Amino acid sequence: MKPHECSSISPDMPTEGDNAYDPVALEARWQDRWDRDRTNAFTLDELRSARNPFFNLMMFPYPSAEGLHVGNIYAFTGADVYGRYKRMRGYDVFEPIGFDAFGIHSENFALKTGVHPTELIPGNVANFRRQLRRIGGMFDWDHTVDTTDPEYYKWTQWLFLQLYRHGLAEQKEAPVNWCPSCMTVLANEQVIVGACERCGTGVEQRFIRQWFFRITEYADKLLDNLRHIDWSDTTIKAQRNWIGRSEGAELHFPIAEGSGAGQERVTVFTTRPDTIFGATYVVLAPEHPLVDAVTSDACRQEVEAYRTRTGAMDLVARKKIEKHKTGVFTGGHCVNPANGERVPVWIADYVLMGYGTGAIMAVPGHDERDFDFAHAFGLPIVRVIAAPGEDASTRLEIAYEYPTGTLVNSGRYDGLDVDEAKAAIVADLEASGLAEAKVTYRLHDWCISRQRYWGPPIPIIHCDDCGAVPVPEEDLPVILPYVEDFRPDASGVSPLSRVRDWYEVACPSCGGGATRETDVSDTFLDSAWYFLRYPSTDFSDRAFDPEITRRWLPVDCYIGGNEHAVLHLLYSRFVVMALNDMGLLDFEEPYDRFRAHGLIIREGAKMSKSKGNVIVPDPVIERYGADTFRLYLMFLGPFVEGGDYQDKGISGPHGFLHRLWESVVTGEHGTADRDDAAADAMDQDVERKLHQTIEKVTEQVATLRYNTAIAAMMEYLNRARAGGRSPTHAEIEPLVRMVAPFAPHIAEELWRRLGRTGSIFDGANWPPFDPAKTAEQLARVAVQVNGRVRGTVSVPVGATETVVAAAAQAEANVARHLEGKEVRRVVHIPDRLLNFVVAEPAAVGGGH
RNA sequence: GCCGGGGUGGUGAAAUCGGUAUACACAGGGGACUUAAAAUCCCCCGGGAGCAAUCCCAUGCGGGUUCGAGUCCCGCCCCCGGCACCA
Repeated sequence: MKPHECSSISPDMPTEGDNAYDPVALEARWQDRWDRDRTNAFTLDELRSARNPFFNLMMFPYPSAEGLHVGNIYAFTGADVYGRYKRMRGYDVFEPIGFDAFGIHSENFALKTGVHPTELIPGNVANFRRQLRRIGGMFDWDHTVDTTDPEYYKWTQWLFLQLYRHGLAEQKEAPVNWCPSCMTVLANEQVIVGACERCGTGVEQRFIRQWFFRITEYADKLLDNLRHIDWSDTTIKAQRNWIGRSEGAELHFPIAEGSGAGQERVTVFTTRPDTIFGATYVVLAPEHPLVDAVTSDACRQEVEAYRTRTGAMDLVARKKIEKHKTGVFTGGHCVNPANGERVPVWIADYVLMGYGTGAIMAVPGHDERDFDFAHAFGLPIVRVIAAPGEDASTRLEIAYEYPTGTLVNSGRYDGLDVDEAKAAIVADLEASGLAEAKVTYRLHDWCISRQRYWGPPIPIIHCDDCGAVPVPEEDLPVILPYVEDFRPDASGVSPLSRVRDWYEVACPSCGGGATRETDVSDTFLDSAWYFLRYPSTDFSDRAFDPEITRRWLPVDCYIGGNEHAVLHLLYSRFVVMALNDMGLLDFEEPYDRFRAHGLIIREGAKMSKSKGNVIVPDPVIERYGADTFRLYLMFLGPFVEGGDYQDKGISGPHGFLHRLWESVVTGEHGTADRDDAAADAMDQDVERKLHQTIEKVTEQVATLRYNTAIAAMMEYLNRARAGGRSPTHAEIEPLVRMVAPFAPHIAEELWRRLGRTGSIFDGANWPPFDPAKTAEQLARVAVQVNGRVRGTVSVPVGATETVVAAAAQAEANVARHLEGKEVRRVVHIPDRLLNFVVAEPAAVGGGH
């Protein structure tokens, strides 16, 4: 470009005197320089005026005491490579990072070590900042977020109030895992086989009033939008399954006897109304409100015992562990609305109160769970669907669950196929008030209440006269008070309610005595909107600035782990949809593009603290440098699939960077070599390889196939140095540019030593390629005889079948295989392959 | 059990609109340069047979489609991740 504009190296940026590659010193120097020059930071004006904004987001980490995990580094590096690539394509890339520092882990850690989270978190954050800086991420340190900072959670609380105001937050009774010994609520992960992980006491279910967000209102939109957002397939599938829309019908089974007879009816949800003639019994969840009404006196004692037993079970065991079917007969019966038959009513814990209506019609002939249950308790099994070749009397060895077939044993519906029958049966029952077509979702409302200490207080005040009153926005934040010992005590009340002057407060509505909500909110709420905050951290009077938000959002690219495929991603989509409906955002989806990265393992095994096989990043960086570490992480497998970190493998990428350094610094052309025409007269083969490499790397980096992009760069450098030759300036400079996203420090240094000034990341410095120069003159065509390779021929690109065939037949080995055979057919794939399909010649009578 | 993703050399892995399987790298072996070491450069490296040319076998297993299958179809086995007995 302007080679002579400035060829001197600034005095505060000394070039290494001995020309040795010293990554540790070099990286520290460039990190200082990036800070000093504000290379990666935006001012408010720059955010306002960016011409080509690109919001490159990665999932912010939880700042643990152990320091940055390689899993984090892997994810951040992959995202950073992409951000740097986009920057080199001319985008204004905003790449912020923050800290998701509330939550159960800090609380547990505090209980174990006695260090209060308030004291613990700043040190952890400082250590994370140091490590994040050290790996060479392009982070804008002027726009970070810490969810535990009142300046941040003020707006988390504000968000709660907006949702509340629009009817999307409500209180409902819901079960929690309760440890009677610790007197505290446990998360599912704290329950180990039905017992409290800390004290081993059996866990109970308790029902308490909690705050929920009505995410189910958005179920259809959350599902429908999946059709047009650019996300990893696996993530879309996970969300689709999680939302779990199912179309079916609610059917009513009138109670036949007992106290409820005549007035009450059991309503079941089914996706298979066509199988109703096979419904030989009904099962209620043990908690179902009609259990009392159907239960006969003779059975009451046993029913009560069973209910107590399931009630004592924790939520995890109830949902996961139970394999063999248990249940008891209530003594009551319902009437099957299709055929008027009396069917027995059972209760069983495989029916969950939280899904559908909490009651099912059991069709053992066509549902495996019902089949198992019927077998265990000797209940009748009737076939009502027949596959081709079967009829009404074909024996059912296992439940026939296929979604197609013809109805049998179903009265006047016999002979209809499954889909016709569904519609006909629902329509007929609907006419007599015994059914309604219905859609249900697996998704439930989002419970955001946490009966804990380390989280943002939910901004609600409870008043005896006015009920739940939102804290006025001007009173935000509701500061989380410092509680020295936040452990639950014998009183059983929340730790926050023990802070009298915080807990007791005047009602904002009537001024009377009132108390604060003592639940704090779920950490998923903190992370459901953090990306909105990043570009607006310069504002303390609004959560996100409308103008800045219009310019920078939605997020252009989001990279993160698939462990958040469902909850975090779904919750943040919900929050954005709700804010959009409130008119506070003008888009419906937070992330235009999402890519899930893979997991890394070490030497074939999962890393864990207990196995002592975690990779500690600092020593690796000290030995090889961050550039090598980054390059190796991106090389060891496809980014979206993860890979196996083998300690010895790092020497490959390290050697590559060494050779690259050497090619620029101590090669024949050294730093003094400028754009000199003679020196740059490029070897034709090397030049072709260069353009092919740029083409390949450009395509692969853009699609996150980093491992093969790196392999292509290695191949190119090998070619350019083959036989001990020294690459010219023109041969090596484009490689420095391509390496830059992966190894930014060495790239900056080599860029400078190649005579450039300024940062390689300032400006659209990604190398272009010339398609005309990628073209090969000759093609190596494989020659097959009957599909087996018998030789290869070199022919001009685009050679016709005739030309290739002639060349092929001239090959001795090919000729040998064709000899005495009759060529029946020739398959020619230009520039790739020629296949002679041959056979023994038809006997013409000559013989011997 | 269900859902999702995978099984390719000694190892991490390439190659998927069906077209020369094993790119790149690690480990291993041999050589050049060097007083030596490091670094660098060159050569070999799936299995079997053969002096060689060459041939046969090989992408988890068994079938199938095709001129041709790691890739597509059917039926299995194993590993990893997630979860919700979802009616």
